[in-house]
Amino acid sequence: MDIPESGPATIALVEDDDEARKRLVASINSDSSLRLVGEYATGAKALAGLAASAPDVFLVDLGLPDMPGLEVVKRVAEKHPACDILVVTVFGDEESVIGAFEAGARGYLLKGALERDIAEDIRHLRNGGSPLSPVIARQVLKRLVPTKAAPAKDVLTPRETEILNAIARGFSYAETASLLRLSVQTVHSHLKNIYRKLAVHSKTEAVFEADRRRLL
Amino acid sequence: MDIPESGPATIALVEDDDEARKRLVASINSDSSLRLVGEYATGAKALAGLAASAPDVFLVDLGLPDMPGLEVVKRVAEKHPACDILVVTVFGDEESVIGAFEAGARGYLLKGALERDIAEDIRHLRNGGSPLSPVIARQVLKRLVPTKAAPAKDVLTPRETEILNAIARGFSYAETASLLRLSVQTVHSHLKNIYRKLAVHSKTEAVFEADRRRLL
DNA sequence: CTAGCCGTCCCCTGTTCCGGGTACCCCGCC
DNA sequence: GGCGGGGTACCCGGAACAGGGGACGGCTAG
Repeated sequence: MDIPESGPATIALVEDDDEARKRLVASINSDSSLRLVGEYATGAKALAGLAASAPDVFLVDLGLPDMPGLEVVKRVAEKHPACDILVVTVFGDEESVIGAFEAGARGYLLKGALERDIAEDIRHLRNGGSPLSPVIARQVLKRLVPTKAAPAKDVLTPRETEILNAIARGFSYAETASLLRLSVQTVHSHLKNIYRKLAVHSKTEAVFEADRRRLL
Repeated sequence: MDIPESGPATIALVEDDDEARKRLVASINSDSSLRLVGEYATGAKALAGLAASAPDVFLVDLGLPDMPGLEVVKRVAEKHPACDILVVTVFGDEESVIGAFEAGARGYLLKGALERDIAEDIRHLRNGGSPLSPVIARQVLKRLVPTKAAPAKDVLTPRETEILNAIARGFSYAETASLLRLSVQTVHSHLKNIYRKLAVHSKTEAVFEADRRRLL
């Protein structure tokens, strides 16, 4: 039941590369609104160090020698929901990025890009923002709104979408029919077309596929 | 078939507030790598100006007097897919943010936050990044990974999850059974338990519900 | 004006699913 | 040393579904 609220924000970080860690430490120390309370070179040490209490902000590198950085993120996020976790790494692949956010990270910075103001990013984090390197942000957006690179819309007609929506919600053919003022056969007809368009052969698969393509 | 590639990036912008527009224009003009080619105060004028050809980057304010800014974004995005659209606005509500990206925006900056380097953000944009104000980024992330506010795990046992996964992919009882080395009846048994736990009554609904709760 | 897509409706046949039971095994926990 | 939960397996009967036909009017674009 410590009260780390007022005063400088407490920071911990894990980073295996000595050089990189020194740089981070230096930028944190040079800012009076931040106070470094933990500095680790391996995932295991970091987890041990944060077992009891968490800092306000936790910087984590993904390329740790002893365990996947995402694992560290996930464990800390689960244990300390109030701790803002910021990934600082050289990895910009989709798997790392999406994985990090699913694991509970609230920010993601690429190294290279930020030989500057970690302090400012940390402030944003404490203010409820999520500092993202632009390249990372683009990836996240790509995930949010599947670009027309895969022109996966217009596959279903409005009516078909409507039918599939009802079906997805568990309505049977008959229920869907009366819901949309249709005959059961019409629903059946639409479904057949939908199956063809999505290249599937059951309601279940259609629902799964449709929302994988974000058509619902 | 113009070739606006090499040389300074061409910029256009629409912003109804004279003050704000002047500031934007000034920061663009002060950067030699950017060239302002269009400056509009209303959505209609902007659309007219960009009807024939588009700049490399298009800055748009959402609070236009004559039409919704999102409409402008959408139309320009459809007509000129190569144009990077950057929203610059005071609106930070979810509807605006998500709507902007669905309409085709590739970046989103809050005014206030950036009485500084639009030029740098534009460079990021041209390099395939998406400049986002931290507060905006947080909203996007919230959308991407609905927080564990509803900690809806542990509902399904590992085995059940496995079964549901197969089912979601369109496998029938029989297929799922042989896939997981089970008898059809066992699959059926598991499914019945899953239905109970999720409070649903069909495969379709179960799949829909499960991935609404992110159990897949 | 004709072809094509959309939306609507109908038939048939065989397969799959749903919900209700019952049962056994193994393991961990009290 | 019994109790509960997870995992496995089985039976049945009625209901729903899949996929294959064919048909018709409306609208739009070539």
